[in-house]
Amino acid sequence: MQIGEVAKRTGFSTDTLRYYEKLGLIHLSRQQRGENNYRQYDEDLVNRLLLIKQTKSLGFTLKEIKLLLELEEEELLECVSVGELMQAKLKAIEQQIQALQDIQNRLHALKDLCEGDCLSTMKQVAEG
Amino acid sequence: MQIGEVAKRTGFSTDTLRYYEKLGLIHLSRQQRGENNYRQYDEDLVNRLLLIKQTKSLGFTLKEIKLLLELEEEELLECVSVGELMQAKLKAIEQQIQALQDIQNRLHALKDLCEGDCLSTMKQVAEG
DNA sequence: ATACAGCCTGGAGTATACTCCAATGTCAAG
DNA sequence: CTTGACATTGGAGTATACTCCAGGCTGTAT
Repeated sequence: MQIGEVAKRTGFSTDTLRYYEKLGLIHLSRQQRGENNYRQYDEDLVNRLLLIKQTKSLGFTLKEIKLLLELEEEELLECVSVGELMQAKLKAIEQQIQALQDIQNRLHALKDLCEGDCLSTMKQVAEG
Repeated sequence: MQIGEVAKRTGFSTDTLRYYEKLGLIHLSRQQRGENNYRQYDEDLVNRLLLIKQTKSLGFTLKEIKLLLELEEEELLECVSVGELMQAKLKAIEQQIQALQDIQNRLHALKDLCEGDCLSTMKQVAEG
């Protein structure tokens, strides 16, 4: 399978696939390429990319995903349980939600506090 | 008042103050500087900076804040009501919260679904 | 033979919001 | 008169996750 096909199947652009390779999220050695120097992908790689996609959609950064995949490769995932990583991310997400809800409340309060001209109200708040 | 004093009073670093000036969030003409070429800030400017701080903490980007302040300067804030801008931001914040809550739910579900070895579960989800 | 799609590389650009730096100038105190 | 704190500038660097591009090779169809 070559890169365009993988792009279609995973929803990543070819640029992104090459970018992930550069970051070390996926591994494609030069030996594994055909005579034409085109990248050859197999099902395992596609599955790895789909897993990356899943994990990304759960709020993990590429850096975190890389760490996670490296742990798995080195079979260290028993030491650092995936559950703990999920738990940590869950906590971070909860904090983000909390921060946004605080903003939400303040925006609501501000909107209630003033009729149309919030800015002068905000000014008073800022100056007071 | 010179830049260091303003930094203390607003909580922005001097670098940030100069950066905001470069972005056009605050205006300090060269004519207003002393003979030594140091920036001179007055109370109005400090208040403007405090307002920027408030607005920033409400989730507005510097770009949005700049637009808001420009509308105010041109006295166009009657045409585009601040309330509407707040409402729009509120909606955006709510969407962000929603997205994070979706992630939260999925993380919870995943955590419940597997005991310790979430990754293989995720793989199955990704592949299936 | 030639057009055209698809692949390759390295490197630059995008967006956001700073942060740091070097080289240099200014000012007040001892 | 020198030291130290504070100010100036332009420009580079940081983090994240791509995205785009030029210049050039490969493969297939007509």
